[in-house]
Amino acid sequence: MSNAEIAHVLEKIARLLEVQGAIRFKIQSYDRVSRVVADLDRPLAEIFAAEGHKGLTALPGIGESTAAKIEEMLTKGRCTKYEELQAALPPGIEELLAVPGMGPKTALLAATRLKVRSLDDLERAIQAHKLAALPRMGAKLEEKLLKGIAIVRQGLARKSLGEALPLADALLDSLRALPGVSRAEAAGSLRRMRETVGDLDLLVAPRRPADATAIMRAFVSHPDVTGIIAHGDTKASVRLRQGLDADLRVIEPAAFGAALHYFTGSKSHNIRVRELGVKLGLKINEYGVFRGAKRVGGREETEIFRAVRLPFIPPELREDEGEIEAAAKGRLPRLVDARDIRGDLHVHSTWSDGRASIEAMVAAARALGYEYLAFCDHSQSLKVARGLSVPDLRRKHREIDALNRDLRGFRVLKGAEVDILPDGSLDYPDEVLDELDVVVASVHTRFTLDEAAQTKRVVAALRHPRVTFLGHPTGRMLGMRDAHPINLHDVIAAARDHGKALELNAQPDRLDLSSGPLREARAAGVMIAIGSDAHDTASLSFVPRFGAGAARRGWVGPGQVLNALPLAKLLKRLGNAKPRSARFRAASPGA
DNA sequence: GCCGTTTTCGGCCCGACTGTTTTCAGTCG
Repeated sequence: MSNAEIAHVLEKIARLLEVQGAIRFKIQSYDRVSRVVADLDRPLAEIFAAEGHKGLTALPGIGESTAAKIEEMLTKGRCTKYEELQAALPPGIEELLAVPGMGPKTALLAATRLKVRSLDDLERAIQAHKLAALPRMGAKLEEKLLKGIAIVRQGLARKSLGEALPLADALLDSLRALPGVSRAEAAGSLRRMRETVGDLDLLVAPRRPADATAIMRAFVSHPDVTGIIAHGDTKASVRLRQGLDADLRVIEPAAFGAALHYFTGSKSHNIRVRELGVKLGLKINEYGVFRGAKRVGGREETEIFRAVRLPFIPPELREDEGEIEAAAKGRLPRLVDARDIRGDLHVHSTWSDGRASIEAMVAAARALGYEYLAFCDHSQSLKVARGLSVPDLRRKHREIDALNRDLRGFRVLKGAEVDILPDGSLDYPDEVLDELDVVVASVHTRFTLDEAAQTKRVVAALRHPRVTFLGHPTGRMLGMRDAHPINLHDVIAAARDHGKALELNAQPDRLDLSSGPLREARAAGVMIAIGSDAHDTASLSFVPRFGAGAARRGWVGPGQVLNALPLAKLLKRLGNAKPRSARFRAASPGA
């Protein structure tokens, strides 16, 4: 079983223990271990094969009992404990627990007293008002659960960062425009730049305490709000027209930093920080840092970290994936920042399927403060994207040469996004590739090859001396298309061995690579090219807006980013690969 | 169930909102 599957079973065990009324700490323990497993960058199967039982218990939160369960899952593909729990509880209870608003108590009551076994049963019971007849249940709960059923049926779609970020920015703008608002920030997974976002968490500091009511009222009556889920004194939850929920909290300025930290999460990161606080005799919550009843910090986020004797940890790292330990040792990496980006090595133009001319793209790039832009239009066989024939490619090069003659302080680079053909060879002959400054090798066809074949194909391309980097390495489209099967460990190793970079494609519905492989690449010393893959001028901003954040989640520093190099150093690096192509050609008959 | 430069047993992170209640349980983040 994969890590994700094992994490899923452990999470299910926690939910079922909750129904059983097990002690809170046992449940927390399963929840924690489930998160640990889900976040591992190495397969448990590999750890167990290499280090056995001890390798498992060495992982945080995993003791004897959990290790035994994991071993059973790895070797037999099942978990007796989970099966026993399922057998001991009413059938269908897990389906009920998936409904928002339905917790362990309500689910158990519905399952035992009303014999509800499924979503459909639950819906019927509610419509017959049987649920409201149970103790402590009423009409409002029925209403909430009916909405919850609808949400489960339409799929709990998380929105991509690309949809959520502009929405949050617009809401923040309207909040900041209110006279009673002194500060408004987004928190939550959005601030951590997670690639998908479940809801928006917004925080506001009022100028005066009395302003809170008006701010809340303005928020719940925003034109994008289609429903109010909760509306209290300090918190409101609403459903937005765009299909996302947003929470607003009004926070007194003296606690704003504490609240920002608390609501930014992640949950496991917060737990770790609060635990550190407890050891130092402090209580940390969303209202501040407290020693006894006295608040000793909380206005700024830095005060939270200072209280637990850590340096400031950037939001993108707050996943409890080693950032606390690194911070404690003073080994937090300096992360790449949008300001470090000097250019873009993956953009398209009207020569292939782009919607802007080379000149228009260059103007937009200069406005971003870039020094260079590599035009990587599609290669000849990708007909759907109007891939360039060799003569067209050379005509394009003449346009670039002419442009470069006139440009000062900016360089247009000749590039191509060259298809990796199914056999691993490239879609232009070597003598054409030799004319290019930047070769992005990408898979656009035959996504269905099995993992071994796809990996072999990509590794073959990385071995080619003229390739600069691998484009969108997994091919995933968030919420639309899964990554194609590929062994990224092998790909990263090949990139390392052949001195090639990997792309972090900054299209917000790709963000390909994700943080796990980025960290592995970083550890291997593999350079990352953060490419916008822009097909129009506006999309150039994908790199600073989404790509930099995604790279930061992968602990990537400016020194590992190819397009953070100044032009002269970039050219030197690109040029270094050139002489090797002669040897490659000699060794490649048919090229 | 996990864990330990105070502990191998006794702790384990914290609070808001809602609904159905006359003081609080349940759910969520």
